[in-house]
Amino acid sequence: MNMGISKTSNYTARQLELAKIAKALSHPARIAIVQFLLKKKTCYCGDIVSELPIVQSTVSQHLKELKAAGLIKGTIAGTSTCYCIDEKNWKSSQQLIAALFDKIPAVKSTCC
Amino acid sequence: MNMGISKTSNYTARQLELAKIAKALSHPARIAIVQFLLKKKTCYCGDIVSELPIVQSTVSQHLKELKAAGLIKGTIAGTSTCYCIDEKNWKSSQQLIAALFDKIPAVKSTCC
DNA sequence: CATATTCATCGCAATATTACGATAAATATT
DNA sequence: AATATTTATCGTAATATTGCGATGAATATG
Repeated sequence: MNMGISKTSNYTARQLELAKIAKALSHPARIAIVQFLLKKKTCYCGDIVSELPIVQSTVSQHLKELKAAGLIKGTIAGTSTCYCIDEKNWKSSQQLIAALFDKIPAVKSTCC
Repeated sequence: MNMGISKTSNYTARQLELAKIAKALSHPARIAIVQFLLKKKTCYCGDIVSELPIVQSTVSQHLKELKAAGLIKGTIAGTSTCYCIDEKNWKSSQQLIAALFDKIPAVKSTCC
């Protein structure tokens, strides 16, 4: 049907950005990857592969998505690629998300 | 192929929970919905429908997903349903996410 | 130069997501 | 009781995601 109509313009830039970040983190493998990168500071794709229960090509795909969302960076180093958290974007993402979650109402809801 | 193997057990409960929250927020419509609920405190499905560029059945589906993830609650009130943020789960989600984002390394990465 | 290593990409299959319209279910209104 | 209102669910179509193996591309090593 017409499911594919991405009504992108109907949402604010902030909403789209938040959804993009959330989507990047919406798979446990990608959560595991960023946690690993946060712990290790930098590492190669192979290090992640040996850490996760999925094969190399799938890990590479997940890395691509995290990179597309801006959460991580990758630089080629010889035959391998060194990945790390994109600290600048990580911080701005942190703030965007924090701003959303901070808006919890002081007043209790009347119905639920 | 064998794509559907959900290797759930290979990830920690925390990783799975984080991914679940992120997934619930991975669509701009659902971001818009929670923002609306945060602002309005409580409201009916119809209020959300008239706020968003999508039809009622789709909004209902998004609400179902947010509810399944535990981020919102809904109570039936006559013919309509009153939705609101699940404050308890909202706060615990906030903490889980904050804990992830707080782990930004003090040391700069050497490669990227 | 030949081979090895490492990662990205392609091709494909299975499943999930998203959207809509139609309809059901439940309560409210006349 | 009949009709209206409101939301949930069903059915279906289009597209996206996830996974794997195979292969390509690039640099490193022998």
